[in-house]
Amino acid sequence: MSRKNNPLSIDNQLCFPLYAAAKEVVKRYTPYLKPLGLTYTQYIVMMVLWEEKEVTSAHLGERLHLDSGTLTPMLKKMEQNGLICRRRSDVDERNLVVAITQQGEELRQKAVKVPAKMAQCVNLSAEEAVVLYQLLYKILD
Amino acid sequence: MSRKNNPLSIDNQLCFPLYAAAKEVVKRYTPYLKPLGLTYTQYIVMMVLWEEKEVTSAHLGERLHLDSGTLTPMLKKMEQNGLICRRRSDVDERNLVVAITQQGEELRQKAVKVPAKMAQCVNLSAEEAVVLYQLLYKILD
DNA sequence: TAAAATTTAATTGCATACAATTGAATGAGC
DNA sequence: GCTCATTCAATTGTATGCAATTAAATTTTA
Repeated sequence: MSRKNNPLSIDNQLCFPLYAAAKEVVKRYTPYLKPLGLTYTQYIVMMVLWEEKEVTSAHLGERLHLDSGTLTPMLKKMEQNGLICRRRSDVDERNLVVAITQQGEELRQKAVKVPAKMAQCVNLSAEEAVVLYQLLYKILD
Repeated sequence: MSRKNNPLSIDNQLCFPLYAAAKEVVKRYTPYLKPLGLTYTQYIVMMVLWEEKEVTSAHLGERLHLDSGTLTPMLKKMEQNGLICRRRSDVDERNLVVAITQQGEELRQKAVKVPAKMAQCVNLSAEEAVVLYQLLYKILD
């Protein structure tokens, strides 16, 4: 069976380049994030907090497509590192409120240069990036 | 600062939808792969072996963008599950040769329906899928 | 309002991922 | 042939990820 007509050829699967490219791009973030003491997942948590300052764990999970099994230990670690603080909501004690600390706010100054550096890392034109962005969100919605 | 002009807004980062969409698609594979006793990563290993029958671990790693820290324990598990067998190369004992077993070959019959089912899961036209595919490989190359 | 259903974070168990290191095997250069 | 560098898989340590379960808090419903 030729590769071209083989549905099980890895070269014919959209999923594989998606999986590999995502890992590749996250990996390229590492040299920029490590000096900030952040992993990629912690970085996207911080991006939400730099905008919203205070969110529930459930909101974070929905926004970042992560569940409590991933978030709970990571948020505890980020609290130990002084970036966030965790407390129960007064209104509904089921909810965990995650708030950014002063130290977390200050990290933003160092992080602000990361996106531009990353844009150079990815070998796409601005137009291609827009097309890719829209196609990816079409999958997510 | 408005979200639109904020480079650190998660909505302005190409990386995030890439990261999220990859996880989402892998997750959608699970219902189809679990009955075959495969994880997604094991599935892409099998796809290579269904084509090439016998490869080195280094070749697998290059093809799938995985390193020995990921491959070694996974290949041991797949050997325990009877899908592959592992042996050292006669020519160069540094190399681990991974070969598909009869049981691994037989699994192909069940797996052959997976790609078509997945294509339905992803909400893209055939044309959009081609564009996405090419943009992703542009990142990978 | 008391019981049942729902929502939520936390926990448990399993499976990746990758950086960094190790140690064995091989190859290059002299 | 010997030494040094290189190339491998394996190991170690850290960090996700997610399915499934648990337990507490809240909401719904009879």
